[in-house]
Amino acid sequence: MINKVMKILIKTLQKLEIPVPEHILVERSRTSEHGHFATNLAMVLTKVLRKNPMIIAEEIVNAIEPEEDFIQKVEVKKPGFINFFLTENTLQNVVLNVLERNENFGKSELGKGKKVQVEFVSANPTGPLTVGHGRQAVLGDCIARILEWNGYEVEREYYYNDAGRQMRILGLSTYHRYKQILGSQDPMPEDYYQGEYIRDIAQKIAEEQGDKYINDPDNDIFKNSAEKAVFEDIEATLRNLDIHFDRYYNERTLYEDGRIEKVLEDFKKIDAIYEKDGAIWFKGTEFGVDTDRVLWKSVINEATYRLPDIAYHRTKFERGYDKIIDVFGADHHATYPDVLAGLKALNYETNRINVIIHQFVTLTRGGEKVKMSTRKANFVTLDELADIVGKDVVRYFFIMRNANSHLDFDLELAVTEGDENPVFYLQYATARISSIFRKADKLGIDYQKAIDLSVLVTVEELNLMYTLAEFGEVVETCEKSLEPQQIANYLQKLATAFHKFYSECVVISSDEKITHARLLLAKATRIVLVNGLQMLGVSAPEKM
RNA sequence: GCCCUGGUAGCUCAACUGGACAGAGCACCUGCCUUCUAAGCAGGGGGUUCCAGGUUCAAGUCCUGGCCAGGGUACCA
Repeated sequence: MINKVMKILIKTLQKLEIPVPEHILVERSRTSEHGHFATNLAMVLTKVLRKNPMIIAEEIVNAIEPEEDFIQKVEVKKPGFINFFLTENTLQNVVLNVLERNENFGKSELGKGKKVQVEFVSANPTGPLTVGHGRQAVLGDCIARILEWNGYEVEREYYYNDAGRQMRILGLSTYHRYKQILGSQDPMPEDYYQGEYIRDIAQKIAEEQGDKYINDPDNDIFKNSAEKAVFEDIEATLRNLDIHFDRYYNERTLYEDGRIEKVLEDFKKIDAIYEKDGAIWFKGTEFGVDTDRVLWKSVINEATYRLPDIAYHRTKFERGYDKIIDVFGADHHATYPDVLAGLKALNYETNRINVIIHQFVTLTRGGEKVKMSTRKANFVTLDELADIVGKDVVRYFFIMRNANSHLDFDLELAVTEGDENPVFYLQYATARISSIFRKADKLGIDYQKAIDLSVLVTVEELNLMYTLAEFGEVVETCEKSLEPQQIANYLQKLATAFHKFYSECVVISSDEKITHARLLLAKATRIVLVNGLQMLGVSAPEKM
């Protein structure tokens, strides 16, 4: 609908021989007083035409050719807005359109033929995922879903490193517990991982291997067993939230197939690195960042995270993605400019990379802050949270806010499961509709028989249909903004429109014509709700 | 010090990315269930959009300078 309004405007401008601005804004009017759609076109043209916006608006409106049965009227208001009012027929046709396209209603083709990769979570396997990881997991997954809805071919990737210092400590922590299980009294060093999961892993090793490794703290069995167990746990957690990765990419392979070295060689060729104090530095200042950074440490003979990150992102370019999306927590904020600078130096189109930074989740318990650390094991795991409130609530809660905002998650509130939860409001709408159809089926109503939607004319019905049509617009907006919270906001709006309709308009009545039409409208509404919830990975129950 | 991100109703947040009168939920009042689910609907109170300037037809939104909060600023990731 919105595209059709846009086309009409462009056609009219061409007819008047007015140059068409590169970006015409047509938006949904905020209040019904202003019609269904509005444009600021006349005001934008003021500068070009050097005329009063009201006059321009009038000229445009007078030149608009009446489009069969699409627009009811066009108005000019105060500073120069042009407001479009659609006919009832236009709105009623939305229902037919939804029913026809069904589970595909709302899909766009903006990304047709394009490949995109979304990297997210990427937590090293040192322990269970925390609530903090949860936000990123759900955000990344929803972004991937948004892109799928826009026709992209999407790959979800999890990048990790099992070779660093953290992982060494993980192995040692496991060894230490193992030793304790076999009778050692040595207390656990403070900087070791204290979590209960370490004890379980050690227990298993002790049971299967006995005391074979009692004097061998560096044996790979500790680190490897821990890594395996932790990863299984992480994957299970993600599975519980309906999150699935296409690939787990291990940093180590970058070393194994020589990509790390290759980056250094190529940097050398273009004179982007130099040696100082025995370390290798990247000339960041020559490639757009504030300072030069170390790529290879001299103190311990190994790379900083920057080098493998550059090599890793290089593979993303080599793998031919049209769009590359990195989802990071705010703590990683400082890391990516250097990586981008490095890639730019290597002549890659870094504008294909889209970095999404989300702020932290602060966990509170009855208003009191809960500090979290994997090491100290005083965190609440994502699994525990999902057990308490359920997948739908977890997912919805994490994406209902803008990624840039801090997220307060009150555990006590989540546990009470009260009306506080906006997810229920949405799901309630789907359940109500299902309930209507249970009754319709019981009565054997054949609402598909003679379709006549012209009887849908109440304020609530028209508004509901108008809102249904918005779904596609929202999906397309999200293709650029990558903000799942816009889907959530839209669904709230749709649910409200439905609940209002529900309370004002009795669906199944003695009037057969109205009953049939309203059933079709309810069906269309359920389709859009389900589609939208599917984009968020939230279920649409038939009963509550 | 410098760099990011926030600051909107008592609380938690929206606001179509510069549009018209800043909107929801919770909380607080008042109504509505013998009819498809009251986890709902209708109505009410509640605002200097942190402060001060600026840009323009138009600023919560953009620019400059403050104040507050969080994150970053390593040869940690």
